[in-house]
Amino acid sequence: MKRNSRLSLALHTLGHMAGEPERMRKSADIAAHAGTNPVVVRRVLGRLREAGLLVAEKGHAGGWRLARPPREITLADVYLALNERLVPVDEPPEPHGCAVEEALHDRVATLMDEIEQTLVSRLSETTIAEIRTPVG
Amino acid sequence: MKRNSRLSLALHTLGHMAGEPERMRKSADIAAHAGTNPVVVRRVLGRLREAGLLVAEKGHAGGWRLARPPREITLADVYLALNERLVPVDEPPEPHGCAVEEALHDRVATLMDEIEQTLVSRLSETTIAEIRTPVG
DNA sequence: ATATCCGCAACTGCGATTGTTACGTGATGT
DNA sequence: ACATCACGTAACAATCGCAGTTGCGGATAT
Repeated sequence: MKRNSRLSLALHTLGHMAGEPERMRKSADIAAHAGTNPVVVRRVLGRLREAGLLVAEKGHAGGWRLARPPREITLADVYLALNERLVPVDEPPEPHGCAVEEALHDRVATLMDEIEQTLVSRLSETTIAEIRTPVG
Repeated sequence: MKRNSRLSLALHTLGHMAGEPERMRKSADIAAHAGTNPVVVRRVLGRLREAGLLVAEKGHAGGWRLARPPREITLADVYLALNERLVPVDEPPEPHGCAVEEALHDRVATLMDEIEQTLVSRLSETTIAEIRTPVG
């Protein structure tokens, strides 16, 4: 694995699940297909489980499956479930009383929030059932 | 210093320079004000110099100053001069022949490029002379 | 009972970034 | 001339986040 790995892994996995929503998948199989480790898969998919996108079952017939139909899960759902901001947050500076620094932070933070919302908005336009479709 | 430091340091410094464009500033003074190290300042401002935004001069009366009027330097100029993408790039997957992975990459990469362009476009609407102005 | 899943904690290793030291180069003032 | 000052750059240490890995406990089907 490499860059931006959690979102890629999550979307990749859900993209496959959308094709066969019934089938239970083991984290070991998912990891083998994605070229990573079962624990890493469980870490990432665990977030999606907490967000109600996936269901995990233990034991012999255990594994992972979608918690709801593929057409009711958008890319934004996945992105938000991971709780990571791809657009970096401009941390508020320690109060040095520097007007330039504070005004700058306000501007940049506002702009980054706007960009983040744009990203989420665009991600919400696509469901995991449509991933294979060409990028119209 | 902390997160997202290069862009913050660059904008903070240029924000001050925009207020007194004539004045020469030493990297040691800039570093002291920003709470970092002179070498770090030279590393960051060096990029801006390469991009033609700043001029550096050596010797007794040396230091840094703007290469052109503050109203002719936008936040996008600074962002692009640093040559770092705040919006992460979705690296193309190794060719595993996985249709889901490839289609996903196309979608995500396209979207990220669009977000990046939106960011640059919004940054280009503000010059370093306007930083102190409230975020109307 | 046993095999097989997930859940979770702890640790390692890698890569990126900042901080720091050191030295060279060029410009300035005495 | 020469000492001084500033930038330019290389090299190294320190730190941080993250993927990878191991190990063990809990739950479940056979």
